[in-house]
Amino acid sequence: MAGIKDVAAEAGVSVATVSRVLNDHASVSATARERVLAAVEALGYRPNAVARSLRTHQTRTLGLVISDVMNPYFTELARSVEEEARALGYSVIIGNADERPDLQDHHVTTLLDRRIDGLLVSPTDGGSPRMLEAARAGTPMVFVDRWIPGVDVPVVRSDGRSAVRDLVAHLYGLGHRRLAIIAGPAATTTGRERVDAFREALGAYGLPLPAAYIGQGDFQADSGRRVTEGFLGLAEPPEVVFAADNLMALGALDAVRAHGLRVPEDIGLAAFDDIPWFVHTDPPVTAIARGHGRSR
Amino acid sequence: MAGIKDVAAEAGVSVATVSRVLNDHASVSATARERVLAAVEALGYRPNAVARSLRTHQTRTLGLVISDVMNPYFTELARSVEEEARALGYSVIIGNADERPDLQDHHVTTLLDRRIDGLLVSPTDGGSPRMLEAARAGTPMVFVDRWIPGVDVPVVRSDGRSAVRDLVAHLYGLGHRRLAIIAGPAATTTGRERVDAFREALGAYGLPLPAAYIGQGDFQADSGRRVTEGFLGLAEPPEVVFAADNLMALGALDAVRAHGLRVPEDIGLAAFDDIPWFVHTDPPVTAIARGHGRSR
DNA sequence: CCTCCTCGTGGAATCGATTACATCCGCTGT
DNA sequence: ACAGCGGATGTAATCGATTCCACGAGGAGG
Repeated sequence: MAGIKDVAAEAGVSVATVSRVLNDHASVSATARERVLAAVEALGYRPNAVARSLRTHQTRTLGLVISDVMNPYFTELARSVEEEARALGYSVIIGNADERPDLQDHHVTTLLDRRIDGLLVSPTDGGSPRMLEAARAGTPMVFVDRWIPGVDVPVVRSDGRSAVRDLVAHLYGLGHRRLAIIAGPAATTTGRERVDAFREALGAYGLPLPAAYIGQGDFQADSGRRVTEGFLGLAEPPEVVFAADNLMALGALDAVRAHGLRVPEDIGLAAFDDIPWFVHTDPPVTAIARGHGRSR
Repeated sequence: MAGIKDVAAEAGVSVATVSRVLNDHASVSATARERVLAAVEALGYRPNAVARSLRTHQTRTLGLVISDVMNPYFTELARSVEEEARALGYSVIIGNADERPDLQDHHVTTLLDRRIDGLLVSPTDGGSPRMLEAARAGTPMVFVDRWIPGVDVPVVRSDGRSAVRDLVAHLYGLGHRRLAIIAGPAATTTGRERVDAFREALGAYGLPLPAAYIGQGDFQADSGRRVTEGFLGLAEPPEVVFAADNLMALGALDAVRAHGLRVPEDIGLAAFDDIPWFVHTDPPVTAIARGHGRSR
């Protein structure tokens, strides 16, 4: 593959000049520029990003480590991130942690080895040493959706609190009093936060949140099913089930249908995270939407 | 950040020795190895992948350009690819073409600039000049799911033909005679291929495939809805609708439900590509499954 | 007419690794 | 005892770009 030297030779100038043309730097004569451009065209030359990165100390690449690619919420997130990054001339390398701390660590490590310019993470657990160290070392870093308490890193997230409050108000207005929640893993901030918000919102109406109405899920569909089965088996099942994420909501839907119950006549179903798929389920699941648009 | 020189200094050896230890090359004395390892540990040294790549001419990175990240089929594909690659010590950079040739081209270009070791593509269109050139230049390359006719690049795909045949046989056995298809874009090979396979399978039973029963979709949910609306508006609507991909099947499902029809009593619905989501739709869509497992 | 600036350009150092080649040292075989 | 060999290690070239610095030419100002 042709290198900058070949271009220089072809154009009859020095490599310095070629580089200057390519980065439209300082002063280059019109004729020189023309000849270089012609040579580039003729040889089909493309600059080697690896060499460039080594010299300039920047890769124009962002790392994004998400907890689960198969979760539409994160897929959508990844798409948005890539879109914005591309507009700014950056690339994004996506790492899928699959909710596994060891995988998360692996990705953070390789991304750091590649000297990415910045790291976006939605932490699966409390934070691996590698990540904490990176944060301390000053690697540009942002947490998305989830975060690690006590670590001084900016967080991008949608505040679920008010949305949850609105939801509970709505349900209360419909006359529902027995509300249950399928919670996320306690290791994640969003897992805990949504339960807290839910309990708080219920409290505002003087409603209790009995332990039996808190099911432990893991953000996967299966756990939603399992927990819902448990709810339905109670002597006094909840009137509404609130799932802390979309995947668990789908699982809940399955369980409800397996019991021959109908939504919303027999039991209510609500979810955090809206995804395009919900409109295809029957009936559509009520959801709290979170946008990924460019904020203004 | 500490470099190999710092490690060498700390360990009291030359950079060459450090490099040898790190790549467990040739002969290094036990003591030297020990001291180097200690120094690495002490400094928290991590080799710079960029510099390494420049020197060795390999990035241990694969590029994967897919047509639509939001399509679960491709998401799943990406996950599998990454998994296998990781096991072999490779990373994967995913590019989302969003069914847009220009985006596809952009990603192929930047991936090539980054000197990836290999490229996996599921082409959106007939193939951009950049890709054809890369193929000709001998870039290790593989097409997945879709391909470009006439280009000498290995293709990985599941042969839909027999699956489609089986499906048609099944439907014929149930007594259905009027079968329609929602096709994919004609620019993609899979788009055309599935229609051909369908027509051929029908032909084996002496069934026709009238033009009115071929709807042009674009692999997106909306087009599935639109096409299905069309089918339902016909004087003699089909008994079964076959969607060439999962997203269009979901659209079709919506349209069917919007008309107050039930599946499969009133109309049959089948789809290429199985995805976990189908089990959550009501009723579950019949689908042709395609695995991504490691082949043995 | 001479000095001084500016503009365009090339030479060479540099980024952080890998690796060919040279060197040195201690053994072994005769 | 000495040639020769092989193991351990260091020196320096190299990968393909960017960029600092020096240098020559030409124009402006005194």
